[in-house]
Amino acid sequence: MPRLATWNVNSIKARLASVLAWVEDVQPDILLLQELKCEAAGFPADRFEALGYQAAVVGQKSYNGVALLARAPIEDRLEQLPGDADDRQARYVEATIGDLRVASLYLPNGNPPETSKYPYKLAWMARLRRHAADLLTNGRPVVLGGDYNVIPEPIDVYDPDGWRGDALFRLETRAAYRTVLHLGFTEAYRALHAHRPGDVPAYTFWDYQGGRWPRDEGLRIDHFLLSPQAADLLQACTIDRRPRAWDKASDHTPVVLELASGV
DNA sequence: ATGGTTGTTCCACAA
Repeated sequence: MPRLATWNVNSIKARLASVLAWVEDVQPDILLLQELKCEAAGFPADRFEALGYQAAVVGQKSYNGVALLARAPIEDRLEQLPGDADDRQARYVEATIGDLRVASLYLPNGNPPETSKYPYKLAWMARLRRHAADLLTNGRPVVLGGDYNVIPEPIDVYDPDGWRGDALFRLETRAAYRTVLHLGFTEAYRALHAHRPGDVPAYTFWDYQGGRWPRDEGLRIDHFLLSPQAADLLQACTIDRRPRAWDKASDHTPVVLELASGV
């Protein structure tokens, strides 16, 4: 049963010891990383090779950076999101691993929304929707995981009113996200954890500022989107909160996805 | 209204 995980590590160099320890503990078959904050040549591939993982890395100095790590061969790599050849930001890597087509994505934050950063975010989401539609025709189960920088619904944020104007929670952002779901993609965590009043919130990110982690005031912005064929394999999706409490933690914590077969 | 945190890089910017 393949186990996948996604984690925005906020600098792989600052987080290497934590990530390696977590990988040894959880043993994912496929690991999606975001915010490497290094160029591909600087990615510590040898440390993951020692644990049995191949790597596909799309890097950039200081900002962004995404990777796919897998125990099985990583084939037919796509190293940027189609739709804008001038976009040099390292936010997307996709490949075939076993029977799955898998992408690790780092969707633009978009703040402040009155700047060009927000139109860039919306344009990136439109490109993602178009490409996701293409992926549905390729015959394999598709898994699109990563840091979406989208709070899907009010229950996914500790203070919905306070976040109403934020680029992660604006109505246009959530509408653009839903257009991807409407193609037929299933968001794994939400599918398995229908929210009822009184349920404990399930966040994947807590800001470093303002004591958000100790108060459990977070956001759920790291997601796995599954094509219909992949959703048919869905067994479990969990948020591992433990690494957020570690010393020198990333502000995000990993999401783990279990599929019934495939790799 | 302010200050609050982390990482990378350069004397800010992005999150």
